[in-house]
Amino acid sequence: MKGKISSDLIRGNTDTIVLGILRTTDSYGYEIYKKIIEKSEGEYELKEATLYSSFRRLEKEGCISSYWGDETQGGRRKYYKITSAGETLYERNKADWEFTKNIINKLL
Amino acid sequence: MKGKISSDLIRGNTDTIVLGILRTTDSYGYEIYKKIIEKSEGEYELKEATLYSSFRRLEKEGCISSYWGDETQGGRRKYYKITSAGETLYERNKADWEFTKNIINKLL
DNA sequence: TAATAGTACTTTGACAGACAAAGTACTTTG
DNA sequence: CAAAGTACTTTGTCTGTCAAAGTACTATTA
Repeated sequence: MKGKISSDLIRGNTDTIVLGILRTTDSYGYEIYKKIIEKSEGEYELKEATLYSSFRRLEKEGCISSYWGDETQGGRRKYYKITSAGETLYERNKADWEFTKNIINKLL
Repeated sequence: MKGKISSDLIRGNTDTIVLGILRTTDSYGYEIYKKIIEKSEGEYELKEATLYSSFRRLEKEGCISSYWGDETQGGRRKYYKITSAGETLYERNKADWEFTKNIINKLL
């Protein structure tokens, strides 16, 4: 994490990043947390508090749903699953990002 | 302004956009406001309140300086001028943006 | 076996940037 | 003369991010 990733530059992409991971497979908080570090090749760490507030937001909006895993031993895990509304939001957010990225490039 | 530019996606770029304009020539609030709309081809409007808080921030940090124009007639104009600290900040911010952009692309 | 590190989830409170809304004051145009 | 445009500024609100703290269990290792 030598990087210079400011929260302000990545802001607004959090939900989309989370949805992007859940699009592949159901997953739980800590795993998603790790996966983001891995996918960014160690350059970006989405803080747990931020991640959980993203979960709350997305669930309230009906973009993800959750269920407890059936771990017989080991710590309990809360799994999240993307809904069809979540898929739609992902597509729209990604398109918005591409659009905005181009505008910013024009402006800098 | 049909666009889908969310404030959260552009957040963190405001100061850099302003500095980018001042890098070419000294300018004043309302002109910069117009120029941003123009440069984005009508797709993005940086609100005046946001622009002025950017000015305040940048001036406090020594990245821009200001002086009143000598308009003999017409409304008074406060001109802003980029400093060498501002040039440096611009370069760094732009590099940070390029870097972050790549990470986000990996994550979406 | 006791301590430590790791897994896993959650809440609280603070901060900063963006902006809506409102206001002041002057000028140009219809 | 009214309305629209130019130009600057303040106040208060909202939202996303995150630091810090806490709970609880498991695996490692000294």
